[in-house]
Amino acid sequence: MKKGHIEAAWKGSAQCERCGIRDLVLFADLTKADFNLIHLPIDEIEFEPGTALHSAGDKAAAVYTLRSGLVKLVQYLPDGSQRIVRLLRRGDIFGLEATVGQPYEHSAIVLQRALVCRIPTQVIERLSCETPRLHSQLMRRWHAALKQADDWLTELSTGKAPQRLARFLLQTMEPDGTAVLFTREDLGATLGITTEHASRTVGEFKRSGAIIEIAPKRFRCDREKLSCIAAADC
Amino acid sequence: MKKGHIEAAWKGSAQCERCGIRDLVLFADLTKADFNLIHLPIDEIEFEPGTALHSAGDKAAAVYTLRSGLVKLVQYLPDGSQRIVRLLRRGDIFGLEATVGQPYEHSAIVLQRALVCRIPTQVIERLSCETPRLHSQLMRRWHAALKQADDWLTELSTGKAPQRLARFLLQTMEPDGTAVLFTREDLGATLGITTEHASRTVGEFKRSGAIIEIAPKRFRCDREKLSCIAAADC
DNA sequence: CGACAGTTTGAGAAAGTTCAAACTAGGTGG
DNA sequence: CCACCTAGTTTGAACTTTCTCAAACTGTCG
Repeated sequence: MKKGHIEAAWKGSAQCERCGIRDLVLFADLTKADFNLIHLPIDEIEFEPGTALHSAGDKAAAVYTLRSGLVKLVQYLPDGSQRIVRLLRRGDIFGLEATVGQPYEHSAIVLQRALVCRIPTQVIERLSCETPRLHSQLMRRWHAALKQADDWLTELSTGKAPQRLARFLLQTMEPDGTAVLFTREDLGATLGITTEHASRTVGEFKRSGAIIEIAPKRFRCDREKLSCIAAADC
Repeated sequence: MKKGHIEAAWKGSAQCERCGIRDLVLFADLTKADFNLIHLPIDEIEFEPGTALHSAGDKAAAVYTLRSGLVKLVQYLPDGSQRIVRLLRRGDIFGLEATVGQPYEHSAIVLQRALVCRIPTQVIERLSCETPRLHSQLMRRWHAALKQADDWLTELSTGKAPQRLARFLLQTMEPDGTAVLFTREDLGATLGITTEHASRTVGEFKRSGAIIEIAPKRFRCDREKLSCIAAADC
């Protein structure tokens, strides 16, 4: 199969009531009647890695729910350096700024092919007025985002590089004990270290057996070793 | 005047409708009728430096508004080290976790004598059901907190120590061009560096004339010099 | 077979940490 | 009023971590 040049592929209007991950998403609590209030289409769109869903400063026109894939939220400093402030996975929501009429704070860039639902601000506004069932979900989302931001700071921006990487792996490890490491550049930007230093640290981990590469970019993680590196008591 | 041993002084029940900083606070948009829905007292309490308003993991029973003073939100790592994740000033709100039924994420500790309004969760819940005017304020608060958290990460946890300190001073500088630096330990915990290194960096700034101590802990800041240190282009 | 983007490695320089010691300054008690 | 305590700050020197810049190495794609 040839690689296409399409960055975004429209996948149709979402059928929210029959959503496969509905218990994970913003509309979890809505009733049949509530859904009838939605008159605008909620598009389901697929994006290729590297695409920017929105950029910092853009007028916020929609809230996004990530159905699958991986998206990074990055913030740029005046001097051009970038910092990844959050990583979004299945069920995560972003662009909540839209609900308070503010421009997007970050650029949202796809790391792994992403399927997203695009919910226009008007839909949120309409529902906000009519049904209280959206509120508690919205508040929950704000809370989750804030908690993630705070944990990010204490876990991934505190301590030496090996501790940060170990905590990162423990956080992102899947139930089967494996984790994906994207490019060293992005890894550096999430841990607040240079690309080279990220590479060295991953190298150390491989040599010490804390992680083993079982497929390109995918690693089997040794929970024991990682947690003791993370706590710096070994 | 002898130093008292009172940590918290009850200042009476707040008269929210006549609040002096009402345009800053959560209840900004409420109407006369809305206020009548508040049946529980909203206490106004004064706390001395060092007091913990709440600790991480506590069941959240109230949302707080800071009327004056300075409060730090700290998060502790398993290994005991601490990180200051936010600094709260006049008009700031904290303990929003209470509105989503979650325990407090951080410990809130007073740095400069603080006058706070304590709003019981029940009041928020009651108002949330009855009036839509609170929602937009709540969402705005969540947004502000999240924005502050993200900026904290990119500005105060990225780059070399002098850059971080410079950005911190520029952020916290008051309109008159002065800023307060609390203890070196807290400064270190906000910039993610050691107490000693914080001390050295402040020392450098003093020697270079970027800041001048005009009273204990209060500094006159040279905006020019600071912004060029912050951008690392000097 | 290049070209190219990302990764790894090396070596020297810079930044930050550690631990210990000296130095404040405010507060207490004789 | 002064000596003395204490908590916080500053400083020094050796050490560790991280950065920088440059070069060599991978793998993929046309």
